[in-house]
Formats: sequence, C-alpha cells, structure tokens
Amino acid sequence: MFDQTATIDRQSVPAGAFHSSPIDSSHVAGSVVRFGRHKAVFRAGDDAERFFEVESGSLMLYRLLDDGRRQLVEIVFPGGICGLTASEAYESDCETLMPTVLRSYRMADLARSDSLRTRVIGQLQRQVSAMHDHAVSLGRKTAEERVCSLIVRLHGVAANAEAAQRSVTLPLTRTEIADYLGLTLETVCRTITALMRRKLLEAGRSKAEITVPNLSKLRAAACCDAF
Amino acid sequence: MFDQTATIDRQSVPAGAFHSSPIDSSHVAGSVVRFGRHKAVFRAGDDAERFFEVESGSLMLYRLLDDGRRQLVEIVFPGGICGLTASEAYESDCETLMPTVLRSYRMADLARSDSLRTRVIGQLQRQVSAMHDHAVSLGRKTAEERVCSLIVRLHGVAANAEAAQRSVTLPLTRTEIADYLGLTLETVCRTITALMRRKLLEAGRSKAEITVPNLSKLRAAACCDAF
DNA sequence: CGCCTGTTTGACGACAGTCAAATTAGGTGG
DNA sequence: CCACCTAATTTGACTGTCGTCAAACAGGCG
Repeated sequence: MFDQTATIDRQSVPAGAFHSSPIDSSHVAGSVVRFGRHKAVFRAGDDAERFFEVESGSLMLYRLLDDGRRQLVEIVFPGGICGLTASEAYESDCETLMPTVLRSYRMADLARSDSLRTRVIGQLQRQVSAMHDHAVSLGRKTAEERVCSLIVRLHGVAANAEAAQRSVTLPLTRTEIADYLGLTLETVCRTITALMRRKLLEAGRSKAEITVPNLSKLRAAACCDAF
Repeated sequence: MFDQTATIDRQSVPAGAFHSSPIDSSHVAGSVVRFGRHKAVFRAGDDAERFFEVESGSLMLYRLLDDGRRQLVEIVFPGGICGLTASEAYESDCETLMPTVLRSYRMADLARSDSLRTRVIGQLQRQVSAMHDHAVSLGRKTAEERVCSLIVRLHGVAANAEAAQRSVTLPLTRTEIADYLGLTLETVCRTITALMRRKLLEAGRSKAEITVPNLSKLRAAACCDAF
C-alpha cells in the first residue's frame, strides 16, 4: 500500500555529549531517523531491537486480526514512546501519520542511561492514562461521543502549534479515525456530518481540517472526562 | 456500597536492607497493605501520593462517567503496578477483586531507587501490551470473542495457581465482566450461556467457577491473538 | 425462613454495521 | 493547465448485534 522506505539518517552523537553527567555510565543520545507520511516504522513480529521517541510528527500503533479487522491501539505524539516491549518481537504495527522525526534507541540503552529511564517512566505514565481514556471511549461511549473526544484531544495536542486557533488538522484519514474509535468509516462520516449540521463543528478548507466554534460545547458532547 | 476500611500494616524495612547496593541512595521496600475483597484502594480525585505493587490478589481500575456508565480500564494481577500517575490526583478508582496484599510506595521513592525504577519499567511495558489487547477487544471484537478472550486470559493468569487445571475461577462478577468488556450484564450472561450450550465452556460448582474443556478451541473463539 | 444481591431469560427497539452507489479530492502525465 | 485516474469521502437503504426494560430465579447470610 505505502512505500515502506524511510529516510534513515543516523546522526552522530554531538561531540560534547560524551563529557556530560557522570551518572550515566554511557551516553545515550539515540539516532535520529526521519520518515515521510504513512511509512512503516516497524511491523508486528519484527525483532524488537529498538524503541523510539517521537521528536516531531506523529505515529499510529495498530493491531490486525486474521480476518482483516484493524484496531489502532495508540496514537503517539511528540514526546511519546513506542516500540518498548518486554517481548522478543513487536506486537503491533507502527506507521507514521505525517512526516515524522524519531529518535531511536537500542533496548539495552535503557539499562545504561538513568536519565532515559526516568524520561521513559514519565512518558509511559502519560500514555497509560491516555489509553485508559481510550478504553472508556471504546467501551462506553456512543459514536458521537467518541468522535468528539478524539477531536477534543487532537485540538489539545495541536494547541501548541496552532496557538489559540480554533482550527484542528486531523492527521488521520476517516478510515484511520474509524479504526481508532472502533467504528466503521461510514459511521465516522455520518457522525461528522451530523456534528456539522448541529454546528458543533465547521468544515475547514480541506476534509482533514475542521473548525471548532465552541470548544466547551464539543467537550460536553464528548462526555466530560479528561479529553 | 462496600466497607472502605483496609487493614493497613506498615511493616518496617528489614534491617539488612540498609546496607545493600550502593547504587540506591535510599532503600525503598514500600509498606505492605492488606485489603479484603471489594475494598477501595484509592478513588479518582484523591491526591496521588502513593502507588502500589500487587503482591497477591488482584485489582480493578475503573472510570465512571457522570451519567453512571462505568468502564474497567485495567485488571491488575500479582506483579502489576497501579496508581502511578504524573498528575496530582488519581484518575481512576481502584478496588480489590479479592483479598489482596499490596506494597505501597511514595511517588518520590521512584526517584530514589534504581531497582524500583527498573522493575516499574518492565511492568509498565507488560501492562501497556495488555491494554493494547484490551483495546482490540473493545473496539473490534464481538461479544462472544470478548468473553472468550477474557476467560483465556484469566485461565493464563491462574495457570500458576491451579496448575494444569482446566477450571478457572472468575474473580469478577457478571457486572464487572460487562464493565470490563464494554457490554451489558445481560449480554455477558447470554453469551456465557451460549458458550456452554456450544460446549466451549462448562459450568463449575459455583457461578464464579467455569471449566474450559478445550483451551485451543476457546482461544480460536477468542479470535486468535495473544490472549 | 426471608431478604438482598447477583444471575438468568425473554421481548422488543435502537444504534451502528453492511452493502451499494454517487461524489469529491488529489496526483500524474500529457 | 487540464484531463484522467484512483483513492477517499459522503450518502442512502436495509440488517443485525447488542442494549433496554422487565420479570423470574438462585444463592448467601443474618
């Protein structure tokens, strides 16, 4: 489907890095890797030799069932970690949602760098919390609440970049949104259309762009919680 | 609903502990806390001062929506961690599913003990993987597949305890199963009944006990993946 | 024995899924 | 720059799985 070639760009560790904090027995900066949109970072079943930290861009992690059903299990934004697993092989597929810069570490780097460990723990905490919210969406929310929850979250993540803008650029196609929210493509379309009719959303200049006229109303429609 | 009192039992740190590995600046053993069945460990909104490691027993973490909908976001078995959050307050409620022994740590202990950090990272990896599987169940599996997946998992966890037994003791009520699987109580009942008619399950001596005549058939009905 | 909680079963309805077709958007090459 | 081609999105009609409402049943404990 997509070209799976990435522009791999192993930057050398900055010279000064070798002389910093004495706490780390070795200096682990990771290697920078760049990917275009919709490139595979790793595949389920690949040897899990490395894990990744998102510098910019975003990723999706998904699992496939034998019969083709797909579930996006996580969307990873800058600062997030993926591919860190205790098992031999990755258990999900990982693809970029947009041009993305990752920092790649060997699994063993975690044992070497105390600062990396600390960073990873903080990040895993945040990701677990996001996954709890996601479980609530999948298990207990209606289609409309799920769509609103996702847009509220994407709005929050984009807030830095687009300042106080009310416009949100969806990094996901309708199919990806559906696979993240446990719905079908058709239900996602119909739901977005309905939200526009009700003025909770407004069309942007492309299908991937949406304007949020009233964030608190949207948040209410998402059914209260964190995002 | 339940008596929220726990038997708290702050054990002193073993004497020898103060003289071990020089890497940890302080020696963090945590305090042992014991709870009966269906006791609250913490509530959403409580100050998140401590996190917990399950020594024996099991826990459920759940979130409630304003209108009363509930979603169990995690079931935590021995070795598992809960309550570890970057935010000020817990974001879920946590209750025991059976009499349970926890080890309680202050959030700050994590910064002090390198061995604790390492253990926590490994555990978070396993829990993230379990949550990914759960997301697949919630988003993409049918009621029957979800029920089978859960029983297969519970069978796996109990395997140590009950050896090669084919019987599984469900630590969850039907309502809790429903709230974990994103179904209703009635659907869970009907699904279990249907599985028994089809001989994928057999009744045990109580409602909470179930016999699995053929694990691989059950696993197939759960739709393939890890659990 | 009786109450309370948890479980089971039934009848019916609704939300979201399936199948199908039309429309739009993007990207490529002439 | 435009025509064309493919992928993505939208909309419609109908179906089915699971939720809702209701009532009966079972089990544990005082």
